This record gives sequence, structure tokens and C-alpha cells, in this order.
Amino acid sequence: MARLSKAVRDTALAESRERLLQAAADEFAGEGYVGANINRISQAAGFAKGTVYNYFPSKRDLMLALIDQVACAHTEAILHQIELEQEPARRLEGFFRAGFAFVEQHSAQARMIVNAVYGPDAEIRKRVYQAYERLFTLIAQDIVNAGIARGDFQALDTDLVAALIMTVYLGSCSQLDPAGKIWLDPGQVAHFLLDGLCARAHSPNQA
Amino acid sequence: MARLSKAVRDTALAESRERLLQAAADEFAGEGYVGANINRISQAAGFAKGTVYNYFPSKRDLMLALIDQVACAHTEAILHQIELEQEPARRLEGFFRAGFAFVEQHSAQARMIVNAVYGPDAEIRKRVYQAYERLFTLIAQDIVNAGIARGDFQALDTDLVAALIMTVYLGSCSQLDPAGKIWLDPGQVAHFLLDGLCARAHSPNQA
Amino acid sequence: MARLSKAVRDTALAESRERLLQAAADEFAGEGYVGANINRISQAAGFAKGTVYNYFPSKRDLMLALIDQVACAHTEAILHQIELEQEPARRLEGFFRAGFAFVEQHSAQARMIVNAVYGPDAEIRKRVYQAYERLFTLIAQDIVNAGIARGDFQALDTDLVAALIMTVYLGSCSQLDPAGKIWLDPGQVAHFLLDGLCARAHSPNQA
Amino acid sequence: MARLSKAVRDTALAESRERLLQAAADEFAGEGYVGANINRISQAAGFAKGTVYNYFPSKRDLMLALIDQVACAHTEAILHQIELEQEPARRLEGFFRAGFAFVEQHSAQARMIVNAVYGPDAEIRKRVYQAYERLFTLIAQDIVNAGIARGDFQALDTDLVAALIMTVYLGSCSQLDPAGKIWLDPGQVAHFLLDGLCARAHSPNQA
DNA sequence: CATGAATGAGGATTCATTCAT
DNA sequence: TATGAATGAATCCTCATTCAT
Repeated sequence: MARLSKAVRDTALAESRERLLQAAADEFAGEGYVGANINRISQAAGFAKGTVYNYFPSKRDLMLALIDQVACAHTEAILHQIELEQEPARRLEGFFRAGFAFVEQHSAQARMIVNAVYGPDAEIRKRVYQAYERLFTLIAQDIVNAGIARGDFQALDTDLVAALIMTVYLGSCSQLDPAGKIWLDPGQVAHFLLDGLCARAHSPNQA
Repeated sequence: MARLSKAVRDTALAESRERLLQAAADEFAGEGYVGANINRISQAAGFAKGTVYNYFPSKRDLMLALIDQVACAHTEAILHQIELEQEPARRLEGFFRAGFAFVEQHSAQARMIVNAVYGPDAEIRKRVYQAYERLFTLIAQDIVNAGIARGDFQALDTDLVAALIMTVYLGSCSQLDPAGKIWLDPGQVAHFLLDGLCARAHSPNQA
Repeated sequence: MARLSKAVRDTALAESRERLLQAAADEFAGEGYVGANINRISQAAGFAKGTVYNYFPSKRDLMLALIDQVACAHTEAILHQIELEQEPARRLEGFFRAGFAFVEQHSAQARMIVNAVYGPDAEIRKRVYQAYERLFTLIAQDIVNAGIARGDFQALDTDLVAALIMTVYLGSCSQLDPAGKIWLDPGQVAHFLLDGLCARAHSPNQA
Repeated sequence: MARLSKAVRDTALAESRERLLQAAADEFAGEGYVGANINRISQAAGFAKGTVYNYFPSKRDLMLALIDQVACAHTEAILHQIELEQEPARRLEGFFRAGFAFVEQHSAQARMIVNAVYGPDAEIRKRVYQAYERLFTLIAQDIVNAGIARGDFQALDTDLVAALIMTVYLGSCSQLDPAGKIWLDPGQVAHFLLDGLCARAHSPNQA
């Protein structure tokens, strides 16, 4: 109706959507997908009971949209950090550093993703995999393959290694101390992955 | 009252309990704790609707009992394998081999445990930690510490390393192909953990 | 949001609540608290199965709210009648007359209250006592004590007498003929209480 | 089988039945008819879950049998006391004295009867009325009518007066202090009924 | 678009009752 | 006769979703 209102309205709508997604992350993280209460989400976002449905057609769609949003932000945050480094080993460190930082700043989102990956719902799990495909490829190509190509890394199966790295990453992310901080140190974890358990006379990679 | 009936009855009861626990594992694995349907469990076990309640006072108690049972069997299975080896590096391989075998033979139980560890329910998570404490200690002491003591392993923080091993184990266990087989090879994973990513002139452990 | 809708909506809500309370009175009267079926109440009030829960958080809360409502209306109805009289003996008659009238007009409510007072549920009994405290005090002060002060009544223990009057009242209220009318006459009962059983040469109070 | 066993067995059976009826009184008193748990009754009586059904065909039959038993014992206890007195006024006192004594010695039974009379179940109420008919008649004939015939009592409607006396009796019986003692004194209550509320120059009955 | 009343399917749990031993 | 495992109907309550305002 009003002349300028379209842009204003779009902003307001986007902001409402954002609030809902944040509230959804909190609820899904705390209760799991099945246990989450849609009305509680709506109210935590400052809306009345039914309002989520003006933004998302169903609980499931809200969940899927949330997965996409989180995966996207998560990937971006890590991507920016990795690009700063050239050496694969440094990139791996960067991955854990940026990843842990993201998780600590978005702990609800992270917990909700971990629940989702290891949860029983196949559709949801699949969506997480799809949404994180870019990050997986990044690790596989720009870290693992790059490292092998340079001769820094052993010539192991790329996907296997990338999967192990993701697994360690996810597992570490769910080890939080009571304050919500990740219990492990990103550098420690990266070095462990780089060097392995075995002692050796010289450990040139860690110099 | 009948002379021999007590033993017979106890056996029958134990068997019914077993059937219920198996059905519960299937259901919890497939639907998660909240999504699981108690009556479906009863019927899948060959009983009528309310019969679970003759064996377990509540859904939650059933879940907790199941966690304990699985953790116990799981630990035993791994323990037996580990004891066969002396060298820590071989023990780590044994751990993955026996663990993967157990998981493949008890895939519902394994999925249900993974859901539980990474799920949103704090009480359930805590129960899993308690129930697997013995296995964790086993790894920390009889593999990691033993390896450090012998000079085979780097002198890293024992608990950190044990936690990373458990994380990799859990993560690997949830990577199943459609047939229910674990996608990774236990030897591969163990070697990866032992040697790490980095290439080196000589890699004595993998000879 | 609509300009006038708030008042309209509030009215509609209050009316729905009222319908539910009436249906609840019928059900509780007919089946007792434990035997009452919450969904039947909802449907008798013209709603779908779960709708009671939009108005009352639980069966118990519904019961307690109903007790409060009935006690309040009951007390008011009697209060108005008693205030019309000055003499304590007339007030006692007024109490029975107004009370019996209320009971006959709200027979479900009355039965439900009688069930509640004499029922096994301590919390419910307590709530009835609290809700009827005002009526009890009214009788004790404005009838019994007033009568003793004027020298019309014997100087017996106030609370004891008030309790006996309430007891007789409650007992009479549960003696209904098939048509739902109280079998006893309020005047008769009041006179019986005033004069007692014994014959005497002169019975001045009943002139 | 054994020669003498029949009498022995009958005694044992009767005793078991007795234990069940006592346990049932406790349970019905505490939980009401609907809330009562049949298995709890069986176990409180020292039997296993299903054993009540060897003595009573159903929960309802157990309740009805219990009502009959209690009413019978209750009536006997009062009857013996009343027979000791000749004067109707003394008999009324005797009624309250013996009645209150019975109630205090059988408090579960008494509470269960009060619940039953004022409860919502028509069949049960009816059974109580039938079972107490003898007591009612006793009061109507041997106390009220006798009093009227002697000129001690006013010539009021017999059934009405008997009903009021029963009402006061029942109501008094449900006013227990925490120790399970009846709060009112039988003499007080009887005198109140005999003399009524009103003061008079001379109160010959209480001398 | 926001609201929140209404809906009704779904699920955990209880418990009277049956019956084989 | 005593037992107690099994049954399955019944019920309270939750909550995703719809829709009139």
C-alpha cells in the first residue's frame, strides 16, 4: 500500500524469519527434532502460537531450512579461514580453529546439527549430508588432495581421510565443557591427525 | 508351585525380556528415543500392547536397561579381543576389528547407542557414558598408556587421545553402507590413527 | 487486531469456559472425579476431544476450578437470602431455603460437591473446605453466634454447631427424589435443628 | 483328601476371605472405588496378584460383599448397645456412642462406607442403603417411634427424623482429627439433636 | 501477516481380568 | 487353590496443524 513499504516489509520479514530460525535452533538443540515444540519456537521468537506457519509450511520444512542455513554459514566461516593458508597442514589447523570458533559462537546450531547427523531420521540426515557437501569437498580437495599432491601427506584414499577428519571434527564439537566451550584444542586435534599416535625419532611436521 | 517350574519359568521370563530388549533396540534405532513407540516394541517382541510394562516400569527404564545391556556386551566383545594382543598398536587394531564386528552383528544396538550419545537427552547421554566407562578406561590404560609407557606412542594426554579414539570409533560405526556393513576398514582406521596423515621418509609401523 | 474483536472474543472465551465447567459438573457428578472422562466433557461442551486443555491445564485443575466456581455461586446465593433476615432463627430457615433452591437448580454441581467432600481425595476435599470457608464463617458468625448473643440460642460451641448445621445441610442435599427435588422441606429441617427432638410443654420458637 | 482337612480348609478359606476384605476396606477407603487397585488389595492381604479372583468374581462383587459385611457388623455393634437402654433419649445417646466407637475401631470401613453413600455409583449407593436398612429401621422404630409413643419426642415424621439422625451420624463420622478420632463427642451430638439450638427456661433432658 | 482457538491423531501408561501351571 | 504372566481396553495428555478474524 504505502510506497516505500515493500523494502521495509521485506527486511522485517527477513528479520522475523531469522528470529524463528534462531529459536528453532535452540529448541531443536535442546529437545531433538521429535521432541521440539513448534509453538514454543514461535513464542521464543516473540510470536504467537501459529506464526511459524506463516514462514515455514511445516515443522519438517523448518528443520530442513535451518539445516541449510546453518550448513551454509558454517561452511562460509570455515572457507574464509582456509583460504588464508597455503600449506595443507596449516589449512587443516585453520579448519579446526575456524570450525571450533563457529561452534562456540553458535552452540545451539552445532548441537542441532550433530543430533541431526547421528539421529534416526534418514531424510534429515540426508539433508545434512547434502548441505555440508561443499565443506566435505573443500576438505577432500583443498586439504587432503592438495596435501597428497604436494607430497606432504601420505597417498591414502581421499574420501576415507576426509570422512575421518569430519568424524573427528563432529565428535570434538560435541565434547563441550559446562560453559559451552569445546573441551579440545583445535591445534592439538589437528596435530594428532597430522602425526598420528606413533612416536618417531624426528617429527619434522611439527617444527 | 510345581517342582521344576521355577527354573523353567525363569528361563522363559529371561527369554521374553531378551525379545523385548531386541525389539526395543530395533525401535529405538529406527525412531530415536522420543519417536519410539512402546506398543510397537511390545508387539514386535510377540506380545500384546501393554506387556512391556510387565518387564520394565517405563519407556525410559527400558531405554536405560537396554543401554546397560548393550554397553556390557559391547565391552566384553572388545575386551576379549584386546586381551589376545600384547603390543598396543596391535591392540588398537584389535579394538577396531572387534568393535566393528560387534557393530555389524548388532547394528540396531549400535545405531541406538550412537543416537543416544549424540542425542539431546542428558540423562540418557550420561547413562551411556557411565555404561561405557569400562571400555573407555580400557582404551586409556591398556592401549594408550601402555603404548606411551613402552615408548611406542607419543607422550600425549591420555584422556584426550582416548577420547579421540572413541570419537573416531563412534563416527566410523555410523558410516554404514546400505547393506549395514561399516564402510571403513578397521585396519585402515587403526593405521590412520597410528601414523597420522603426514608422509615421512620411513613409515615403520605399516610395514 | 480487529478493533472490536477483543471484547467479543473475551465473551466467547468466557462462554466456552462456562460450557466446559457445566459439562464438567455433569460428568464429575455422574462419574466421580476418577471416573470422569475428560474427552467426554470436552465433547459434551460441544468441542472436540482435546479442547478442555485449551482452558484448563489438567483434569485436576478443571476440578479445582469447578469447585471454586460452584462454591462461590453457592455462597452468594445463600448470602443474599440471609441478609434479608435479622433474626438468627429466620436466617437459619433462609439458609436452608436458599441452599435447597440453589441445589435444585444446580443439581449436578451439588452432587459433585457432595462427592468431593466425602470422597477419598485429600487435595480435593481441602479445596472444597477452603472454597466454602466463607459460607461456614457466615453460618458460624451471622447465625449461630448472633443467636447466642441475642440469647435466642443455647451457648454451645460455635464451630461444633456450625459443623452440625453444614453436615445436616450436605446430607439433606444428597437426598433427592427421582425428579431431582430435595426430599426434605427446608422449613422442616430448620425447625428440627432449632427445636430438637424433645417434646416440651411450650414450643415458643415455632409459633 | 485328608479326613479332617475339610474343616481346617474351610477355616483357612474364611480367614483368607477376611484378610482380603480388610485389605479391600483399606484400599477402597484410601482410593475410592474407581481408584482402588485390585492387585494391591490382593498383595496387602498377603496374596499374589490374581488371588482375589478366587474369592470374589470381580472388583464390584468384592466391594458389594464388603459393604454387606461392614453394614452387618456395624449394625450389630450398635444394636447391642441400644438394647441396653430403655428410654429413647438414652438409646439415641447409646446409638452415637456405640456408632462412634465402631467407627473409630474400623476407620477404613467407615470411610469406605461414607464414600460409598455419597459417591456417584448408583448401584453401590443402593447396596449401602439396603445393607443399612436394618439399622435405619431400628432407629426409626426403637428410638424415634418409641420416643413419640412415650410422649418424650415431638410427633414429627418418623422417616424424616430417622433420616436426619442418620445424616448427622454419617456427617459426624467423617469429621476425623489427624489421629483418626472423631472430632465430635457422641453425648454432645445426641443432646444437640434432642434439644435443638434454641434456648429455653428449663432444659429438662440434659439434667 | 499475526493471532490463538479449535482440532484430533497419537502415545505412554494403568489395571481389571483371564488362564495355564 | 495360589500364582503371576499376558491381555487389551481405556484414558490423560501433547502437539502439529488449520483457519477465521
